[in-house]
Amino acid sequence: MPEPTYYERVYEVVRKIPKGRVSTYGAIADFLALGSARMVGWALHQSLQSNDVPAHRVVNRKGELSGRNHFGHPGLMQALLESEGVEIQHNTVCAFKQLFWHPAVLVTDVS
DNA sequence: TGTTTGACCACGG
DNA sequence: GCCGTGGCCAAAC
Repeated sequence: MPEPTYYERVYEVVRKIPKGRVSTYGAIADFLALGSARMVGWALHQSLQSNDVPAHRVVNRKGELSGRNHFGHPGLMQALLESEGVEIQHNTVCAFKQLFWHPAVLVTDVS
C-alpha cells in the first residue's frame, strides 16, 4: 500500500527535531532535496490528523509561526513552543537564528 | 479531468 | 532591504 510518500519523509525529519529547537520548511525540503517547501506545509497539515508530529517546531523562514492558525486554536502553537523553552514574541521565534536546527546537523546542545 | 490553491523559499532587480 | 516571479507536488473543487 502506501508507498513512501514525500509526507512520510517530512514526518520523520520533523520528529527528529530536538525539543526546544525549531526548523524551517526550506531546511526540510532542502534536506530531502525533493519537492518544495510548500509540500512540507501540506505534509504537516496532514500530519496533524495522521501522526504525532511536533509541527509546532516547524516555522517559516522568517521564524514566524505561520501555521499557528491551523493548530485548532491560535496561540496553541506558541504555547507549545514556550512550553519547550522557546521564547515567542509577536508570533515569531526569538533568537530564531540561534534555535534554528537543520536536519543534516547532528543533535547537539546549545547551552 | 483540468484548474486553482496551499502552514513556502530562493533568486533577481 | 523590499518587491516581483518561478518552481514544486499534492489535494480540493
